[in-house]
Amino acid sequence: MPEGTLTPAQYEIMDVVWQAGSDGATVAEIWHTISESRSVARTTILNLVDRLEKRGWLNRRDADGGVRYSAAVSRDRTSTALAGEFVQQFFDGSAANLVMSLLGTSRLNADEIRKLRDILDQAPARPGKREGGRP
Amino acid sequence: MPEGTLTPAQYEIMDVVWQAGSDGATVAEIWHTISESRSVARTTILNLVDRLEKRGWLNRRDADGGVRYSAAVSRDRTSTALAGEFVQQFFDGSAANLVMSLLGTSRLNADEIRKLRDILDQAPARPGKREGGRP
DNA sequence: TTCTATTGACGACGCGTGTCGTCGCCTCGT
DNA sequence: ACGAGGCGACGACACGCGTCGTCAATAGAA
Repeated sequence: MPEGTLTPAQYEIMDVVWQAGSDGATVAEIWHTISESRSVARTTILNLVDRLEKRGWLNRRDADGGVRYSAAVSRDRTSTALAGEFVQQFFDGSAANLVMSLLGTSRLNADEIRKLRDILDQAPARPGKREGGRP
Repeated sequence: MPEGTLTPAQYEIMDVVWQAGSDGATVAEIWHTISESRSVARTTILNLVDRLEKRGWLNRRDADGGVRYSAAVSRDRTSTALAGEFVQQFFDGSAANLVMSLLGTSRLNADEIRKLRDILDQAPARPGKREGGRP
């Protein structure tokens, strides 16, 4: 639902919430998790979470032991949407172009190439449009 | 050389400059091009270009008929770098994951899949680490 | 009950960004 | 020679974002 790109700090929050699963996480939990990698004030996290919730990225839920926030959009959906926009913007909408660009960089080694080939082999060659949807 | 991600407005500028090739473009040209898609003041473009130059994204060159700006980094290099960061951030550094995520979306249709296969077939299965460097 | 610590809400500051206006300089036509 | 218009430099303003401090409320300990 919410559009616009996530900034690094916002993504950092979403990351923790996503990891927490559908139960969500409290601000304190998010704060502690993030504090393991960098030093930040509690109110900073609080504010970030607050704005994220106001924009529809997080769902607020009152539960025992404080307010819990859960992700409004799954990480998969977000990544896919972002990937789509990204590929559109920088690679003319062609994922093949992206892969081509990544060839020759260390990012795409032999192992990755093999994985990719496997994926494509399993992909619907002539797509009957997989309906993977959750009803 | 310059790091940090390009904002949409900045990318809009770079896009025009990249299109202009190695000769670069004047601010007036950039302005006119961008004005075709949206309305913006001349000084806005000027300022954007100015800041971009100060950060090393654009090279300034005095030529006949005014100052010309050319891209300091090629579009390919930029795209590749961005793609790397992007894949790192959202797909654990695995391009295969990205492609997998794109599967099932309209972004990756049968045609794209075939293109991808061709690319991978031509790719060095076991690369002796191509030294693509320009001596 | 009273004190203390935790939690959430809110405001504030600094900075980068997009947007624009104004100024000074140069050039060209008359 | 002189005025007008184009061009670049610079400053200003609003806004979002990351960051934090302070305040009120609430819950737990004394």
